[in-house]
Amino acid sequence: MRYSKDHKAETHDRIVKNASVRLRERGAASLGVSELMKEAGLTHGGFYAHFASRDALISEAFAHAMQQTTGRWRKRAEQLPEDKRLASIVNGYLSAEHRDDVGNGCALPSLGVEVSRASPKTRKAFASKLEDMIAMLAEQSPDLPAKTARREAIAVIATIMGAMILARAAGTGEFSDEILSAGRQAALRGENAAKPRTKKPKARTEA
Amino acid sequence: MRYSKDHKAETHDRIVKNASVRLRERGAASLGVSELMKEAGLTHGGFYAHFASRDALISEAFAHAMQQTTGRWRKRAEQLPEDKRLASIVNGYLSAEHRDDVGNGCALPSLGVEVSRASPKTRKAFASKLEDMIAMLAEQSPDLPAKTARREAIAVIATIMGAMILARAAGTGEFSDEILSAGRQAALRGENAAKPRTKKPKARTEA
DNA sequence: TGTACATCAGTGAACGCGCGTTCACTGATGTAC
DNA sequence: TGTACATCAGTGAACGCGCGTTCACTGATGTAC
Repeated sequence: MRYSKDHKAETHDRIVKNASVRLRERGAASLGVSELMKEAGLTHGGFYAHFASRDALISEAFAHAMQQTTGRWRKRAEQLPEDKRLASIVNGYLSAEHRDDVGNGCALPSLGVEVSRASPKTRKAFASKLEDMIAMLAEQSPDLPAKTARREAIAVIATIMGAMILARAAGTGEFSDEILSAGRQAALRGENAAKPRTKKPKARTEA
Repeated sequence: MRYSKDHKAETHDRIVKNASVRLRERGAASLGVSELMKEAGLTHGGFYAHFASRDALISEAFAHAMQQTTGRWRKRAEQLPEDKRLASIVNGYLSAEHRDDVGNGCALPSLGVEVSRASPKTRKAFASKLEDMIAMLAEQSPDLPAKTARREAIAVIATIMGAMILARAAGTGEFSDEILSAGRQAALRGENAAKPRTKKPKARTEA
């Protein structure tokens, strides 16, 4: 078979995107070449027309997951009025929907630990994306001194990511919901303390 | 060779303890039977005199890591005067020493994600130990209503665990230290807000 | 326009390697007499 | 107390299986003429 000129790139993309979902769902160690090719509707032998090795695919899939994550944060921040951004990010992040959709969710809770066990090169790539996220969040607090806003942003990310990991480990029951709720409240406490008074926020879950 | 009556139990323990360190360092997928036996000074064939399978060892090693973790939290809490416990736990947790000693450190940041991918049985065991930790921390805020103290405890655990994961992924440089510092401050903010005023706490790292 | 050839994404059998697991065996020590 | 036997933690070769990787091949389509 021979296909249109974009065909190969499309197949490549399809494999990478699917791998990045599986990567978040189950971790790098459990990704098999045969399985991933089958999921892309191909046989395992063709894999090496697209990637130099299994590790090369995993690198690409990892990069894709990180990029998708930062892209979504950015999009979400841009779509909302300034004073609601942080609350929207936190509430959307610590929602049951996000908890139950590991494969398409933020890469931090699913891949953060794996990064700490990975090569310095992967760690560098991760640190750079994490810096992007911190900067994005810090921008949502323009009335705070830059250093304070940055520290605040780091704390919010640590809290929502940590709460997400605990909530997922706890399953999908009451305990898990309780963790999400406690995380939302804690992550938004900094904002409420620093910002000028508005109505008490009582937001719950959302998409 | 035949040994004294405790010998088998001692060997069993040695294998489990070492496996629980390796488990935290590198995750379950990378634990090999041969390697673990070699590290215990034995050959791989003897493994099945101690464990029914590789999975059985991993279960034991996981349980050991969780138990060691809750044991240490308890010990640390008991050794200190009431009003310094939370600060001591947080500062000790988010220290460079703890960051750099994954194998002997808290099981939450190293194994939490793995738990979310594990069997319901493992998740139950994890949830139960997590409840212990929450209860332990909540006890450190006796002047708060029980429900509030519990919510606060969950938030603190999520924050310090999340910060530890990010700090480890970021390596051991300035950025990593900054994450630890931001985490310490955020985790102790709740306490400072809720408790009666004392001197400003300025604690940094410790063992 | 029609024909011959080149291309190359994808196929599927095969390979080698490492890993979990099994098993016949060892030999130092506890126990029975 | 001394001797014969039973025990069983540990040894190391061997097994089967799955996985990443290789490779000769296919065949539909693009290109040259």
